[in-house]
Amino acid sequence: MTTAAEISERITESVMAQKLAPGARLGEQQLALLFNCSRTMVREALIRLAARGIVTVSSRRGWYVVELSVNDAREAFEAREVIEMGLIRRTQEVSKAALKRLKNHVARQKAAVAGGDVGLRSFLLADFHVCLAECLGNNLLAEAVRDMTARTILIAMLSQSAQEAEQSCNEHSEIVKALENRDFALAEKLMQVHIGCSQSRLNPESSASDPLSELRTALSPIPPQFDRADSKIG
Amino acid sequence: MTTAAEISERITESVMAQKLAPGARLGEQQLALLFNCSRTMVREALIRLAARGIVTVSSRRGWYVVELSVNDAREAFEAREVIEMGLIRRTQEVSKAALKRLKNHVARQKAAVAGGDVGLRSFLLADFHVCLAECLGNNLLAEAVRDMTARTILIAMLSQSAQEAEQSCNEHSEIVKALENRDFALAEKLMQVHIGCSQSRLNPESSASDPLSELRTALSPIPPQFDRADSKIG
DNA sequence: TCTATCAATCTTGCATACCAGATTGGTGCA
DNA sequence: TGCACCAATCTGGTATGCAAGATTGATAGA
Repeated sequence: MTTAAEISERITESVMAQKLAPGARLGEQQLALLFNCSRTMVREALIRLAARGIVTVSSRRGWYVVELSVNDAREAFEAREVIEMGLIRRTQEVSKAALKRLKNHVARQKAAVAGGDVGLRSFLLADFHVCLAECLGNNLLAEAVRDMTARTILIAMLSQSAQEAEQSCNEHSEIVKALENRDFALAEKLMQVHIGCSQSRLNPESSASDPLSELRTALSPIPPQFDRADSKIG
Repeated sequence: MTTAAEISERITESVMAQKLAPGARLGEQQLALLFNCSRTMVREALIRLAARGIVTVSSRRGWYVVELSVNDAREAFEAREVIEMGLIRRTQEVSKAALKRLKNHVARQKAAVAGGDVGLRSFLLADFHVCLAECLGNNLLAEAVRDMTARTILIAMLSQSAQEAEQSCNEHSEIVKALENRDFALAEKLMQVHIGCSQSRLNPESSASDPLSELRTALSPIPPQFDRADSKIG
């Protein structure tokens, strides 16, 4: 058996790890079976996630991971900029313990980037921002950052290449370094650039405005040299 | 019958109107009776509110409006400062329509302050901040502001006097005026002072650190001249 | 008279059963 | 051959019932 809190946490983590794509279906019965619990528990978890803007429900059709409109995406990035930059701006001191925690986190990110586990890498790169908000002393905003970071991840076409991940990781490292040097103005600026970079990689023709995009990409023509060759089907 | 969305909205509004005090009990059966629906609907509403930090549940004892610790209170005020100031800071233009809406809102606040309906007054003074976030173009942050404003209201001993309400209202008016004059730096500063004022009225000996405070104040000695005289009981 | 223990009651926790809308595949008619 | 209609099925929506923990009041013993 699994509790509602565990289920919602697992789903959130999967979103942050890009294991659940926008529009992914989350059937109550399926989840109940998977987590070995009743639909009641699953529903409780999904209701919580809906309140946090991670999933939506379409009446009598099903629960789905949210698909953001272009404007939703803009708002999510703007929200992160406002919160994360604002938190750094009003910082006057970062404790030794917090710095240690942040450095440790960056080290884990580096390891994940080198390791090649795309899911873990994606999760840690996002979780860094939550960790930072906690270290800057505001758990309430940290929770808000978690939800909004998850949303920014849910914008289609944003899957990072290994190279981009490494760059993100380096930027995180720079931000921590600036905090350590008490150069909060620099840290704020670096954060702005960092979030701006993610946003600029956005494809304006993203999925939300086009309900067929998922199918469109899935069914895009296959380059001839791969056609039929090495097919694992059957 | 009432839907879960309506129930949670009603509860949120009551909190913002200071009609529900921190620690107030929200029995599932009572609410189901009150809203003429099943416990299922009530539970769904309460689960949503719990995800938003408005209520908490104590296992097999009941649901209660949250009682914030001193640190929770600090975080809530800090969060509002970060978000609301950050939103103003990055504003470059406020549309005519938005300004009209804001002025209209301030006018309603003035009327409520003059009218003497304490609940409506409290609600509108809080709702202004949500309205402002919406007008500055970010609904996601507006929702966050709603939750965090509700939390700041839930800090005991913060009930505004009529005079303080009038001052708040005037400060709102000043902020809108600054926005209209495109003096965003001033607007940001005014907002900081405005939120700081609410926070400074906080009694550091507030209830959350003392589970008996509600009883303590309720059972505080009655000044002799009112003792028994003009009692409306019976 | 005070205290400790127990039972009645109240409240949420959780699962299940049934209802209704949405989707989909089949069938028959034009 | 194409289209419209209908039925079977799948999915969430909602209510209800029972279990279990917490509280409270009563009772009996010291």
